Amino acid sequence: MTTDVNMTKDTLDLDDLRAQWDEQQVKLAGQRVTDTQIPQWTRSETDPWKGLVRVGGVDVSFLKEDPSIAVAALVVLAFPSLKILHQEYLQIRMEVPYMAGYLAFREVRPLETILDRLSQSKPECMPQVILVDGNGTLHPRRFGLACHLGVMMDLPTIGVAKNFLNLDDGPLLTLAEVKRRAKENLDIKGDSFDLTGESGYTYGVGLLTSSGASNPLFISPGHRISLEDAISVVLACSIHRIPEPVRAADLLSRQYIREHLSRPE
DNA sequence: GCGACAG
DNA sequence: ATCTTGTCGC
Repeated sequence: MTTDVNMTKDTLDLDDLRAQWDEQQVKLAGQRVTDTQIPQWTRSETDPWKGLVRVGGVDVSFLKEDPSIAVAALVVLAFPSLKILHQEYLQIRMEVPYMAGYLAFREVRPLETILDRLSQSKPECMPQVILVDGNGTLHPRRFGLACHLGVMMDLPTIGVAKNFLNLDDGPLLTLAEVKRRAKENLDIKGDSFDLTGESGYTYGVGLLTSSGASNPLFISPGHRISLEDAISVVLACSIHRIPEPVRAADLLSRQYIREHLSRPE
């Protein structure tokens, strides 16, 4: 009886929320810096990585028993050794539901919190660039989680997604077409193909981060980095398919859940 | 109406 | 996102 009314109300609320979020993404997208501006990183002929010594990775994992409980993690690695320098995590309660295209509104807050915490406790450990589990410009409004986090914190970020986010920009960027091109163009580590839409805009690339991996990763710039440099950094951080910074953050958040939130239920 | 859909 | 050790193959 009343379910129809409630369903309608909830649906309207979500549409309303979506409209507000669209607006925010478009507005914030205007603040995104397109070219590479990474403090200390001064490339030279002899050493392309001169000055790049710390890269970070962030990820959020969830409790299966209660998907509203999550753990955000940040790991800072030394570059290029990829040894762990610092780990930070935070248990949180998710307020809003997940909707493709609006991931940032679920995950940016906790990520900002742990980054702020690091800047307070160990500012010398702040990463120069952060790999984010999610998209950068590879997004319907060209402003995914990596862009959002980067702009809010004014830190260089790179979007690293394991799956392709469906866009609405012509037949070149359909899931089927992307899969086809991945199969045809990717053979060894470093191989990539552009994700350019009908509009002519290049949202990112499909990139093979490990020879022998069957699926690519979808890389796109977040903030203060070019697509080309984003690709270089990701490759330099990749041992397995998932680049070490993101992989370490994923492992950390899962470990915390396993050891502190799982069993007793 | 149905399908698609980062994490 | 979450499930989940061993195992098949190079």
